Amino acid sequence: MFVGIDVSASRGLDLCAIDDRRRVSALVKARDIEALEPILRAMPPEATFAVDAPSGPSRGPGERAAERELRRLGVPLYAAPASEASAPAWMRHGFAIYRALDRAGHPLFAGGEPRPGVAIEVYPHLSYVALTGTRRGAVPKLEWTRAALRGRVTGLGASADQDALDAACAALTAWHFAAGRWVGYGDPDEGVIVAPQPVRDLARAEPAMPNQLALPIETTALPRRVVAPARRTFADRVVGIAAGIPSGRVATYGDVARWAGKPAAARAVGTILAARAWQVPCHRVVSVRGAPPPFPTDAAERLRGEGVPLRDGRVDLGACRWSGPP
DNA sequence: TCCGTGACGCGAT
DNA sequence: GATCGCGCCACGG
Repeated sequence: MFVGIDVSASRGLDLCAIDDRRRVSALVKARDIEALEPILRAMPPEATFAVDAPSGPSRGPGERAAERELRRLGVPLYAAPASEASAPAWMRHGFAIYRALDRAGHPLFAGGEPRPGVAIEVYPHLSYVALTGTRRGAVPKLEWTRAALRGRVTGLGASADQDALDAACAALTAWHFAAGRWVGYGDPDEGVIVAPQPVRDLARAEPAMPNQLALPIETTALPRRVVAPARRTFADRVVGIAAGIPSGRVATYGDVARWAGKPAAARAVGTILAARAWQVPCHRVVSVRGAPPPFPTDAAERLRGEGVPLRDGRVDLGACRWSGPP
């Protein structure tokens, strides 16, 4: 039995249990942890639990290693604060669930050999990406997640809402964990985030596919961890994307950062382009306000020559913003 | 390893 | 709108 729990402060707790053939055997909404605890106690001792919430506060001053690793992989997520008191309500509910699970004989997995009956921390969004090898893109979330679970979990029913799907995704991640097809991110001392083994094509999907997790994934000894990207760096991807901007179109620094897998790295895109200006038509990367870059100094002329309309020295983003790599 | 530095972006004023 | 403050993040010394 594999049990996923989705945590929300306002919408309650969703629990989904699947059997070893990944069929849904229970789908429960619990108002609060008091309502959930008897259900947890009724589960078999060998059941594996997966909870969509941090297992505890961060130990150090900054974010946890797991959050740092995933952010570097372009999968940003909630950051557990340094103390429980400063955590948002849904996180405190999550902490309480781990404690309830521990009381029920399901301790938190903290590295080492996986064994039945433990609780693991999961992040459904990461699991969806790992399972499908794609990012959501413009697809509505409900549709994307339902498609990701189709064929992988049966018996969900068409009426399952987003919270139920996320609980099912957590349960599926627990199934992968028990089957040995999983990766872990982070430091066992402060919490490991478990995800299904990413599909093999992820590393090959590079470069510049905005809907791909375009980073190499590799598993090693326990706890299985992602190792540093070995092939293409962020800077390489930025250059590849910038080089692909068609004549007559522009992209913003933020666009390029997003397509390169790091939505918050717009500033770094500027740094990278400045250093490699000779490699790419970097005059086609402009600020979100439409301002052309300072170099080359004739960027505005070049853009005009390519048919990009400029007004008051700024390009009309609405007219010529590139929609991204195919 | 650590720290300062930007061709950024966003929300507040 | 314009400007400012602050968070962001890859790089290089």
